[in-house]
Amino acid sequence: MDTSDLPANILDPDCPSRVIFQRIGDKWASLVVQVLADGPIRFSELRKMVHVVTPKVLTQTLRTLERDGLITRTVHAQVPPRVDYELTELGASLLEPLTLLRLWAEDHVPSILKARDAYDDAQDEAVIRD
Amino acid sequence: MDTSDLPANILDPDCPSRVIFQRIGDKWASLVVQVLADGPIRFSELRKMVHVVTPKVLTQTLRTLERDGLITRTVHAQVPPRVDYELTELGASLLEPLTLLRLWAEDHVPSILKARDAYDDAQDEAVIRD
DNA sequence: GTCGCTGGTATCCATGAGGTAACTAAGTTC
DNA sequence: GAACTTAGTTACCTCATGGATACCAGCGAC
Repeated sequence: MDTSDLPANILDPDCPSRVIFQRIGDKWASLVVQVLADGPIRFSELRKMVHVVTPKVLTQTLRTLERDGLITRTVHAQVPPRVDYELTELGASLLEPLTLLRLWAEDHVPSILKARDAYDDAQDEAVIRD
Repeated sequence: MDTSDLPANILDPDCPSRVIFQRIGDKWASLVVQVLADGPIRFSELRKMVHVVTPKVLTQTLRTLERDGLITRTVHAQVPPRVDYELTELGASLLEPLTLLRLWAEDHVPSILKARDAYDDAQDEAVIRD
């Protein structure tokens, strides 16, 4: 088999690109990045934008994004505290492919839901035939 | 706040596009789709391409992809059995945004690893200062 | 008759992701 | 001095994902 044009590194479980690729698919990370596209935002506002996320999980997500250099965290010496999160240049560069993927998902929702219905119907018929 | 240009549906926990968007980030699904880019492939070959995946998990992944209409499953009446998996048109259309994302990940591995090192070093220093 | 091949299934189990709820710091307001 | 604010932290718990292992069908070869 010819594998020369395959993403050999992504298929290699030990390659960092695989880990990074999967981080993008993280439940919250990609959502946060897309919210930050509009500019800096503070913790509590972010929570409101991405519904239902608990502070613990949001903090975890933000820390890994910060660690990976995709966002910056700016603490303002105020009381009550104010912390702003903002995309770095690196984070902003992720926005383009991520947006394409989001558009794909939004565009193909009907096709996928239709495929699911057809599949489930076929399954039901198969059960009846048994 | 102006949310008119935000992906409101993806931020809505109840919108199917959110589920679909996250399915793409699935540990194995996106890998499988990219392997299938080269054309039909059978179960055991797929297992070899995507290292270390157990048959159970691979089957699960393939079933959901099939249910969502991204791949087709063709059983050949042979002994020993032969089953081919192939991208549908819908699945092939996912290839483009997915490839862009993969290229982004591969391109930015060094930047991210560098950011991580810098972050971890800063953490270490902070601990020493305590 | 039993070994091997393919494409799975069945069962059990461990890890970890994520949720809940309570708590904290630290200054401002009442 | 009690209450309110923001941005978390901490301890605890639950449940789903995914991994390990074993097994099966059905036919051909030995």
